[in-house]
Amino acid sequence: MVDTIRILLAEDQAMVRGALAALLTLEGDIEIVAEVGRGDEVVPAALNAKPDVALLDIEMPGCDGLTAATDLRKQLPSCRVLILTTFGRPGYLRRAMETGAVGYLLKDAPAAQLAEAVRRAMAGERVVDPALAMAALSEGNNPLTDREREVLAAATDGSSVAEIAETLALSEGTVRNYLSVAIQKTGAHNRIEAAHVAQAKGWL
Amino acid sequence: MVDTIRILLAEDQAMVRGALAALLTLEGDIEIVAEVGRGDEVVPAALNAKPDVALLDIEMPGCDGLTAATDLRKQLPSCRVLILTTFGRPGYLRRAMETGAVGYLLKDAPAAQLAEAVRRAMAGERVVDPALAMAALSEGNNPLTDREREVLAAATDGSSVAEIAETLALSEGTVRNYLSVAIQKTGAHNRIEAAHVAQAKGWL
DNA sequence: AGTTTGGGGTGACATTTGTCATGCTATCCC
DNA sequence: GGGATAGCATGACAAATGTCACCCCAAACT
Repeated sequence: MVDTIRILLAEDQAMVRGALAALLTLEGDIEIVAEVGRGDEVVPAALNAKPDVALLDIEMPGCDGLTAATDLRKQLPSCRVLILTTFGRPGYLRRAMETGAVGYLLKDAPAAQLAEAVRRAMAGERVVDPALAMAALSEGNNPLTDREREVLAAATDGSSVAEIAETLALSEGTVRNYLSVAIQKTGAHNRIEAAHVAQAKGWL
Repeated sequence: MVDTIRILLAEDQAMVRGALAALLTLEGDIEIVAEVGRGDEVVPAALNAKPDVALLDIEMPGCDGLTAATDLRKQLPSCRVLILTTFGRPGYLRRAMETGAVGYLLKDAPAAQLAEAVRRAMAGERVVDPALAMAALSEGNNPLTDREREVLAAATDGSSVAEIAETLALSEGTVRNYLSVAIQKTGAHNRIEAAHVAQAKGWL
């Protein structure tokens, strides 16, 4: 028997994780050597199981998949990282590439593409949806400064300016100012629309 | 060979759909007879394939899974409906039960539970997570009136009062009033928080 | 050194938002 | 019929929000 491809699977929804494992196990040349449901379990599990490819969701409890990917690249450089996510947000893709991930897959893509992507990653190829790659390039970089992002993120749940100012230790005027700038940079009319736009582009 | 359980699978993310299909197909007594990726394809596909059990996601393009479940119950009463979703929102569960669904599964649950749930649904049992059922009961009904829901839903994307008033053909004062009531009923401090609370409880 | 640039920070002012008192209609219940 | 209840609708008023002109400081040119 030829070498099987050893995979670590990180995905927070247990049923989806199990289903993906079933899907990959159907392929003869692929073997799941570790399964985790939290971002902060990725690196320990990987150091233990020594996978060839790590398949990471982005939105997970513990820590997000992009952060996990960064750590994983440092601690186990031999392991290729594939991001598998619901969100085709250009900002996510950009950050994924910056972490050294070799591929970025959408859960919207056909199931057959998954095993295919794993094999291509193993062969040293990059695996990115062309349309999404174009979008990421045409979009330019995240125009929000750190402070602006922080403030906008704190505003998404409907917090008042006073509450945001409290948690970030700023004056209310300052918070309003950052929100105002964020609103302009996103082309929105108020903080909520701004937060939605920023979310959609992966700027938060 | 004993009768296999014939399943229709409705889930919008193709990769997840394929993975779930793989998972169920591993069970000897289960057979996927139809797969769809949109809510409005559920009934046509079911009429064609005559499944024993329909496994429906809630959030899908076309029409949502709960609406699809209602139609399906009417047009093919022999088919048991199982809802499979990410969201443990009490309001969703309540509505699911009102449509005549026999079960409500969370994607957070272990993968092994899926085939189990299908068999129990086939045997005429109801399949609901006990903790979630309790939450749904203790929560009481959706306190929002139709108008309040409409207005709150229109506010989620950050629309201004003027825009909402425009689209719903109301005066601005009226829109403000509904929002105010919705804010009180949800126990929130502003429309955004209200929208989040309502979302979380499945009231929208 | 001088100057331009960009991020961080602030308070004053007009606009928008949330609350409240009020009126109208339909329905349910003696 | 008369009264109570509930949803829909509106405008007036106080509070929160968004915009603007402005200051400070550090890094990057010239």
